[in-house]
Amino acid sequence: MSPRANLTKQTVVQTAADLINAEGLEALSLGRLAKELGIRTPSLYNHVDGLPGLMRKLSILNARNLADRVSEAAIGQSGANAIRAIMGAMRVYIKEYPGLYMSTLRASGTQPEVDPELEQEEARSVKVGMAVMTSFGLEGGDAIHALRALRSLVHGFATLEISGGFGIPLELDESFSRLVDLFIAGLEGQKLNS
Amino acid sequence: MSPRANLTKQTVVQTAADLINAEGLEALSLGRLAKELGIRTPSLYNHVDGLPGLMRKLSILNARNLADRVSEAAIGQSGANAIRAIMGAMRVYIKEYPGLYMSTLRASGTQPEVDPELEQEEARSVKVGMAVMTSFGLEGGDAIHALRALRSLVHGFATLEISGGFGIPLELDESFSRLVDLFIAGLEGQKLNS
DNA sequence: TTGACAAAACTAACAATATTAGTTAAAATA
DNA sequence: TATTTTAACTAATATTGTTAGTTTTGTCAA
Repeated sequence: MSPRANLTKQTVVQTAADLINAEGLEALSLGRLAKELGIRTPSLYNHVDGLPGLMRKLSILNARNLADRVSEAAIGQSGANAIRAIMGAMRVYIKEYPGLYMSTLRASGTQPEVDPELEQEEARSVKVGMAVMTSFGLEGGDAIHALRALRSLVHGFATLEISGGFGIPLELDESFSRLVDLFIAGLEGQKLNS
Repeated sequence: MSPRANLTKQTVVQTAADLINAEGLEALSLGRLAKELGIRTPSLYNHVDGLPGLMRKLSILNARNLADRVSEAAIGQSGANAIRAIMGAMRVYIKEYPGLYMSTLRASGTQPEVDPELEQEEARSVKVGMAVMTSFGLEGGDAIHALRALRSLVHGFATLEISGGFGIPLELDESFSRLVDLFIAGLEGQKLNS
């Protein structure tokens, strides 16, 4: 009666990602997603383990995309240039896929939620970050603290940016550029003191 | 038949805030909230304009609480000490009210959503922040960019912290302390160059 | 004190959503 | 070709947000 849609799990997750990027997280429902795919809602359960399973897959997709971007940005760069490159790449990615990125920010209180695949993708980004810090001249604890700072900074700026958290969106590029410079200058100073 | 519960809008919103702080945003539903208050679900509409209205009120409550904390922290402080104080206060607040704080972070794509009461409360925090920057020796554009950096930094660090974004939660206080120091050192350097 | 009125509770009903169970058709494979 | 697995379907249900209309409760003026 109804021909196969020939869907793959990847198609389902990617379509969901496109949907929330275009219309925000609250626009995502199984009914809407099914309509988008041309199937009925319950058929989605053949591809994805319900809404929680879909969210999990979206988190993994986000982590993988982000790791790809960060890795790409770091190629052929070292030191301050590498730091600038990955910070810029992270911001661009978040602004490009705001819905997907924000959807991974689960509310609080929930347990660690140790998904091995997610952790693996996240580890890729961390690995690149640590390598960049090493090329900059930081190691061990210093590198870890510096990497946490880098992440906080870009994550904070970009999420405020896409959620309209800054009152007037004036000169945001300038603000970000200064923030990056300030961060790198701070790291340079730290290098001297050790 | 049933005695009045003598609820005020404030009680309703505060109870919702307590609920999401304790059990996370996804634990909040009108049914659950009504049960918590001892009334039936539709009765909530006498106090709050549905779920969207409740979320709006929660955002305002969050902005007010945050402004209170920031203002308090800045009292009697100036310069680097003031900056340290408000950054610490912001982090403490976010960790203390994680659900409420995160609930204000709407997904992306949505329009500015200009709520005058919300803007007013947010303006209080900005005012304190600008005053602190002035006491530090920054004015005009420099102060604005610096304040955006401060916000990004604390917001980013604290939200990653409460959502388990940092892999191992080891030495997070140390990480934050270093971040603050790095930021202030960076601002000092900027002051010299102007 | 009483009677009108507004506020705040209620019941009933509905639409949308996620989900489960059981069924059928299509594709892959033996 | 026969069988098995995969992926769609229909039907049904619990939960949630919401609206409409009703009743009760408290307040305030006559």
